[in-house]
Amino acid sequence: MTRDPDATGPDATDPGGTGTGPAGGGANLAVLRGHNAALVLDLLRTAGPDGISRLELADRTGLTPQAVSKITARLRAEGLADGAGRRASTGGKPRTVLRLVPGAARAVGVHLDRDGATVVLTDLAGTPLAVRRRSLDLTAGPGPVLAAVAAEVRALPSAGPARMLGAGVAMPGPLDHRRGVPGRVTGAPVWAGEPVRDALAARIGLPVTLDKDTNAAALGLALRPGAPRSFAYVHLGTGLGAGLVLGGVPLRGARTGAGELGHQTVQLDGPPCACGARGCLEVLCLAAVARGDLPGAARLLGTGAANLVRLLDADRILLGGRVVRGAPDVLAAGVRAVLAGLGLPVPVETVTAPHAVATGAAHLVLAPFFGLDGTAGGATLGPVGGPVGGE
Amino acid sequence: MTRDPDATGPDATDPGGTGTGPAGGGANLAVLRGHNAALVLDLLRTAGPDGISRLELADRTGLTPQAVSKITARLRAEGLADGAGRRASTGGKPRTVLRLVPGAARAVGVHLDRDGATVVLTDLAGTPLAVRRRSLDLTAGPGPVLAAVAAEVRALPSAGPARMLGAGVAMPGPLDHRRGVPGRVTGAPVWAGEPVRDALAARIGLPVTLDKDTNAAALGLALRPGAPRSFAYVHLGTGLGAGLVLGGVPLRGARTGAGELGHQTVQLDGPPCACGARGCLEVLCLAAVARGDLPGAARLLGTGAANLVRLLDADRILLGGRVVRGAPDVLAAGVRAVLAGLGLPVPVETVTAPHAVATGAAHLVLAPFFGLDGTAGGATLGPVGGPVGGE
DNA sequence: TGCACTTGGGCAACAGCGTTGCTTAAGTGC
DNA sequence: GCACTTAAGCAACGCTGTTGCCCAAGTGCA
Repeated sequence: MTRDPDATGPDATDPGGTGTGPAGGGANLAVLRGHNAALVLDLLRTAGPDGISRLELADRTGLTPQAVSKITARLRAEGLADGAGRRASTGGKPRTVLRLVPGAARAVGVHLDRDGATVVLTDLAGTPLAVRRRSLDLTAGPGPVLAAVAAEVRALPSAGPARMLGAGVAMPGPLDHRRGVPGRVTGAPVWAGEPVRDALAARIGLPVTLDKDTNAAALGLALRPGAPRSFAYVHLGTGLGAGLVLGGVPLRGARTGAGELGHQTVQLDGPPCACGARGCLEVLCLAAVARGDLPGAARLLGTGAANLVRLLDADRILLGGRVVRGAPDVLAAGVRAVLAGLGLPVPVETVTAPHAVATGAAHLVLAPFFGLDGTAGGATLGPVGGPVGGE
Repeated sequence: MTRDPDATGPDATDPGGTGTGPAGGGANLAVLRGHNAALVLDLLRTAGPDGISRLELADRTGLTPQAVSKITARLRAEGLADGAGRRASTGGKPRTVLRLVPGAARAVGVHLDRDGATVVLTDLAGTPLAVRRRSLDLTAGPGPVLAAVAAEVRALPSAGPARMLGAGVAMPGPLDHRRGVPGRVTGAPVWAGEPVRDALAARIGLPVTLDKDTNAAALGLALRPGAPRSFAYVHLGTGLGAGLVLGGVPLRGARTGAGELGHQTVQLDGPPCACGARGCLEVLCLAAVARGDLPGAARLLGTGAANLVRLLDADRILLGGRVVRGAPDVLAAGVRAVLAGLGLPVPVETVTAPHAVATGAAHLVLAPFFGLDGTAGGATLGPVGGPVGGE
């Protein structure tokens, strides 16, 4: 790998030498710089168009103002940040406001559903710039589907001077996020073991990240400004699943298997499920939906949500998916009622954004830029010392 | 705070200036050094008495051998590490083996149970050196109980030249781990709102960390050599709870409320529970234990474990607590049978160590030394770049 | 026994990080 | 118009891991 001495972004170098083997955890100066740059970028992103001042950045990061000045100078030189006027003076020189330049880079998000593909182009802030939708049959397998997806990606408006970071792909699980390989997808077992990530990367000439649809949606929601640190995104569509965000990072587990809310047993002697258990939440919930009993489905969803809140101490429940988009108020009210009845004061919201999964897929590519990999469970280097520093 | 130029431990300075406010995330050279030192210390700890060579440390951390030499030299100067012979030569100069010096520091672990307190003194590796047990009534409240605990701590063998790091306290939840304050403990509501951490710290003159008993036990298990990255510790005693370890770090949640396995609904129309719900796992499981139906309790536990495995993608299930210690084989077999029946090939083990919770409580103090705070969800500064570094 | 070779590890110089001390810029308020 | 306050940059600095080089300490073959 060549080394560009002018590059200062979080991805400028190959810190830690991850070329081969495990190579875990060791931090050198390049990692340090990348970490702080990503931290500042994340604060700029969260601040949105309003921007944020250097001193506020220093306060939020714990770095000295001078360090923030140096870091932001590098980011400005890279074109990732720029000034945006001044704040009102408080008796002295007014603060200069800094802002993320959303147009500095772009990303592609792909949502592979059972009956189609949604492809979205976003800027660095994750704002959708263009959306394309194409009907296709997932059971046709990787060959034709990926060819169609690649065509849609190429049909997106060209990036121009903006740097294209890559593409994130979200599809139904199970799959292996690390290797980028799907498992035995329900209803489309052709995909099992196919190297989807690498195959698509070769087709479109961009880095590709693969993840479950629920994880992608949860990641996109986790990166919204003001998002809670820990929440559960409950998705009710053709199936029932959840994306769990704990401490700002999606929980995937070693085999990307986390979030299987649908096969939680909630009725020991309930109806049998294809998974081998009885009384799975998904079976009960889908049955209620099928017979038109949305309040009943909401109550079941509420029980599942209560289990999540109690087990994970989640700050919020977000409801999404086709069924929820169809009747957001009924479902949210039902879930809220169950939680309130148990004395769990957790806010419940519905996600009605049209392309939440596809946008979230784009965030799979954007998140590492802001230090939010999530691959290994959080990239935050907290202040060391803990309770020992009492000397 | 005074600055000691000779100190090189992970807690040597106040990196990032955490004096006031949030001060999150920003990393300076002191943080960098502490991070790498903690990383190396953790590898030394995991290697145990066999030790580990410099080159292996370099390989595992991703640091250069020279950096490892500098870091280990500092650790040796601090008395935290030393040489332990040489490995067999592979054709050249044989590798020098380094080892953690367990006697370099000590910690105290306190397990506050409903009917007594267990106090354990451990070395830096977490090995118990002395154990004291005292019967007392938790409902008597913080005053008398903490006085008794302080007396037991003082009665422990003196540390001698070893540095005393502090004391970890484990007690039934709910409680606030960050502030060190218990909530409304079932059966002993006197403790609600009492500043237990600070009160005990003042009494014994040591830094104190407070956590739930299940979290402490899970932490102790997570720090055992060869422990899986993600597992659930299921504790069945007077109640039913769980300690969740995800990515090597205990999951606590914002309000230290995570792990409430006992109040997971598994039978929608089941018997009512004091928590307001019906069919809570704890109620069903304790009822089975009460009527002597241990296989039945094991099946229920297995259902709860299966829910955990599916929701969190856990690598292993560890069973502990008074009931499990009484009949480990019956319960483990029952849980294994349920998991196997669902096609979940997850190992199930029982924890029969006599003072697992008290030892785990000591690890609350030891863990930050090895970069395993867990307070903010993982202190690992992973290699930055992610999927973007494909240029 | 002696020599070439391989492998481990330390010394010294170095690039680059955030920090510190100081100066300059740019406002407010009397 | 002047003193004061606050923001931001310049320059020197301490300290990090890295690099290049040399020495130490083994094996293996002649």
